[in-house]
Amino acid sequence: MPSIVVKTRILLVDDHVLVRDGIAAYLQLEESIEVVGYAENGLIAIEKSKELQPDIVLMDIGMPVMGGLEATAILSKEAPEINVLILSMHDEPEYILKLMQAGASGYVLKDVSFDELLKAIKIIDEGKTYFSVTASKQQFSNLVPTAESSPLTARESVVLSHIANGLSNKSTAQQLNISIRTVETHRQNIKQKIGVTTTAGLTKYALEHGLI
Amino acid sequence: MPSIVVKTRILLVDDHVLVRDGIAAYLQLEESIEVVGYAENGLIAIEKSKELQPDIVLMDIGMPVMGGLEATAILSKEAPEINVLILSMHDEPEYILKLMQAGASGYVLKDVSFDELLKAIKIIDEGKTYFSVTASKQQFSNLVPTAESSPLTARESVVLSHIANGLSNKSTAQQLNISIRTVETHRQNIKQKIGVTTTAGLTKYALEHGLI
DNA sequence: ACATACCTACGTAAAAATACGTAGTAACCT
DNA sequence: AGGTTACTACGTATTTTTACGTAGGTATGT
Repeated sequence: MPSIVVKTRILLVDDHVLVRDGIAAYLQLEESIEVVGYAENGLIAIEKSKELQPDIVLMDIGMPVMGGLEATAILSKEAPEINVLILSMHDEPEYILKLMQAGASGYVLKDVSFDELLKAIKIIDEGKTYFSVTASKQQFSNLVPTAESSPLTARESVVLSHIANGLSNKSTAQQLNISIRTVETHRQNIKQKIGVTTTAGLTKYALEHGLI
Repeated sequence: MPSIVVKTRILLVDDHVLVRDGIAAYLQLEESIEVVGYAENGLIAIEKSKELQPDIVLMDIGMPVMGGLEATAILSKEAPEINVLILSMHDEPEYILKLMQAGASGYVLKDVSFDELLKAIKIIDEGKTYFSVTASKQQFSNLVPTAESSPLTARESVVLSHIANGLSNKSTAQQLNISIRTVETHRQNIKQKIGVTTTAGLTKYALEHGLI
């Protein structure tokens, strides 16, 4: 009985050439894997996917022209037989949730070893899903109940935007006509929900999520 | 006359394992290059550099514990025979200027091809400098006449990046081996120079100016 | 020598924020 | 009715940061 090696065909998508080609160089050392193509943004990833029919699209999130999240949603609709494995530097739980909802089969951080990436590729190729959530497990489970995009309430978002605009709790309280103690409570709740502990973290979050 | 191949010894520094190992895999295909070690932050990069004596440290900027800018400044002082080639996603001109002042021999974006990276490595190994400034040429030349773009000193920029990464004054002091009182003083000076009064303002400034 | 810039560090006092709890009210849903 | 969520607010204790000054040491430039 002849032994047939079926290679997992992978399309590699990342706008950073060094990163993309570096990962490709490594993957091509693996006998069961074939890198069949490259793309530098989500739009080209979609075109190439339809053309090349990879088993797995290994894709970054942040890219010009079209990012990984949008491309994932489109691929999931137009080419559902193709699995999307997201490669990211970020482990924000709400991002992971969005990607799951968009139809991604997996998510690994660029922090992980190649062994873990290979494992993810194998598991996804078997039709399962692989989400690397070790570091985010607590934040992630806090998120699941709310389900809908932002973990913050409307009021919390208002308070956060004030904080991130540099207002003290006192000034925020005055502007919103509430007690400073209420601002402090909101602040605690916000920090807990988004998993940060400092004003710098709050500010970054607000900037990244368009609150200011 | 026998032909002697002298390999360029490279230490690879990046906190993202996939990125680092991917680039290493590619570099090791090149006969004239030997990857002699790895590090995941600036501090370890400094230790390994002294220990392994690479010709070139190929290093990312944004990393935990100690970033590339700070490590570059330290290496430039303590191991000036070692060249630092910065790998980055960002092409902010004031970053490039800071890195030049800190003693970096080169700067390439993760956008560039491996051919260009190899070219940069060769040029730097010959003792020259290589700054990939094609996309930033106009912004960069706008910076040169003013010369003193940032109102902040090198040390202040280091302190600010720690603050904006969410570290307390206490943690910053510990990491930089200075007194917490010194951190407070730097903080006051920074706030005065850039005209903000809050941590949120500091964080925003740092983000906008590529310090983190 | 003198001046300047930078890094380091402190005294004093006060303000601000954090952390960990508690709880009331209103609106909504089952 | 009971449960949940969101908004409001507090007690207590502690930590952290701020503000406004002070000043020494080193390196550099004139």
